[in-house]
Amino acid sequence: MPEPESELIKGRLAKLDRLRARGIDPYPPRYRRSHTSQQAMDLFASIDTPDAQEPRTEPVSVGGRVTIFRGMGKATFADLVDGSGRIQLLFRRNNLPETYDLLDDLDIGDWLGATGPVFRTRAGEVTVEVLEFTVLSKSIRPLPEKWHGLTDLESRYRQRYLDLISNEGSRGIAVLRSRLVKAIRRFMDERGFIEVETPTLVPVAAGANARPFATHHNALDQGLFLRIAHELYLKRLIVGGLEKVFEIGKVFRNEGIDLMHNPEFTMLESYEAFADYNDVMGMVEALVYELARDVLGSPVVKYGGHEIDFSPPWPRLDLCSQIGERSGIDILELTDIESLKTAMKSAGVDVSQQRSWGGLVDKLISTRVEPHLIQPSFLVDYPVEMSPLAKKRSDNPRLVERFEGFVAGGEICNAFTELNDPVDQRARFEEQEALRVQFEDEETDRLDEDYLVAMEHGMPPTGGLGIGIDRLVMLLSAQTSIREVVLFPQLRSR
RNA sequence: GGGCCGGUAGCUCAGUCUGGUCAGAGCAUCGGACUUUUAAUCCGAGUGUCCAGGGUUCGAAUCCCUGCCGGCCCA
Repeated sequence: MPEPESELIKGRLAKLDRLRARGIDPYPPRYRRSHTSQQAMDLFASIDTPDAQEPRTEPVSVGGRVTIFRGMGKATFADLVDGSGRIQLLFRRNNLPETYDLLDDLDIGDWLGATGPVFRTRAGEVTVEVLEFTVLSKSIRPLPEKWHGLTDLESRYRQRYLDLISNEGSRGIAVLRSRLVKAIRRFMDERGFIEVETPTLVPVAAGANARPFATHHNALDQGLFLRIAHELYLKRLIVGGLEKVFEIGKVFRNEGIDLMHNPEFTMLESYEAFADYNDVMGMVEALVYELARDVLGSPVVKYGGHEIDFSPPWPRLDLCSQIGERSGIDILELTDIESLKTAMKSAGVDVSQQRSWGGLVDKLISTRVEPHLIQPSFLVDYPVEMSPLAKKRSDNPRLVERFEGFVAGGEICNAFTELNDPVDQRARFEEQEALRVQFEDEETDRLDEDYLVAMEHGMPPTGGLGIGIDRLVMLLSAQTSIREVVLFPQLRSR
């Protein structure tokens, strides 16, 4: 992004030239540090016994970014920040007769290596008394302000590195997210699942109701889509006899961006042969409970003014009864679009955007039921019309063995006993295709012939699950915007 | 897609209602003093596409229109 160089940058470039003129490489290829800042602090703590007189360690070498200078004439203090924390440096002219004046050409933001013993200053701060220092990387742009840091949301998202430098909370979320994903892998591994990778570029974007991103492969001269779900490929693996599989990966949906949605987001999907949706519910409870304890040390999390307790068991709430209780509408009675629409209108639900029966029910759930589901809970047994990949209940073929998990009024997962009847599956896909023709502005699932062929070879009874990782991170880090838990959220490019 | 709010120095912000010493403050930067500071302190200085483009006006950061970018709410 070419732009006129500010005076600040010109000044720093001049310092760069002066350093080079003195034979200093401002960007040396390596620096061996003996201690991180935390290790240096720990080393000092280990010799800082009650009867020690002015304790002082052997010299250590630390490296990091200078975030502030406090110049005192012939002595200068600086804060050095590295991945483990922060440690203060003290430069004294006495100790650095040849190099003290190099400090004139250093700036806040420069990376520095420094060697010297660790001691405690008069003011009580554990500090490296610098006997030798090395410029590791000269920065030529100024950092955000030291006290307020970087608060402008747009800058924080577009230049996340600055956000990470100046906002501890942002670093914390990145770390929490990594710990959470790691804990998921451990949980799944302990239960005997294997982690797999399935295609991101797919010829048919099936497995969910979502608009895909389209692209093109030049060598094959073939249109491709970015996947909208992992589902159908993982179930092919179930057909192949991999009985417990999971995948953690990005999926892409070409839809709006808001507090809960980023066009690319991370999903955990798992499939387990010989399990049904009741087994999967148990697994979800156990997983999320364990994640909260693992990442936060407690199953209780504060979120949006609520105290949410992930301890199992979570209530199983019958979907149709919940809709009835919250809206007075019996969706099993109102089987045609018009009567349902009329009932919803008179219940005060805006139905101007919905056209299909499933779409109307979905709207009813999201406006009337979801907002009440604050504590973790499951809605179970969905209408077949809105669940083309789930197995019908044997006692009521209008419903499927499907559940969704809700926390703080938002959906966190979707799961079912998988439909493994290839004839039924084909019919359901065809229904979806017909719906798309009938309601062309509504999203439906797509028929994936190659998947049907797989299922026709025989898929065992299977329980499947999809969990939005971003939303879990939001819950456990008390964030209300998905942009806070995605390091580089999608923004309009400038 | 609709509504509301915002965009001023590298950063954090005031100034906009009520047009005219309104180009401002703090931090950062630059010059000077200071060998145990920690939002160091003290003295001095410079810093701008006021988001962009039109319009109104003697005069616009300020009022009007259009657009761009972002945020929130609704769909």
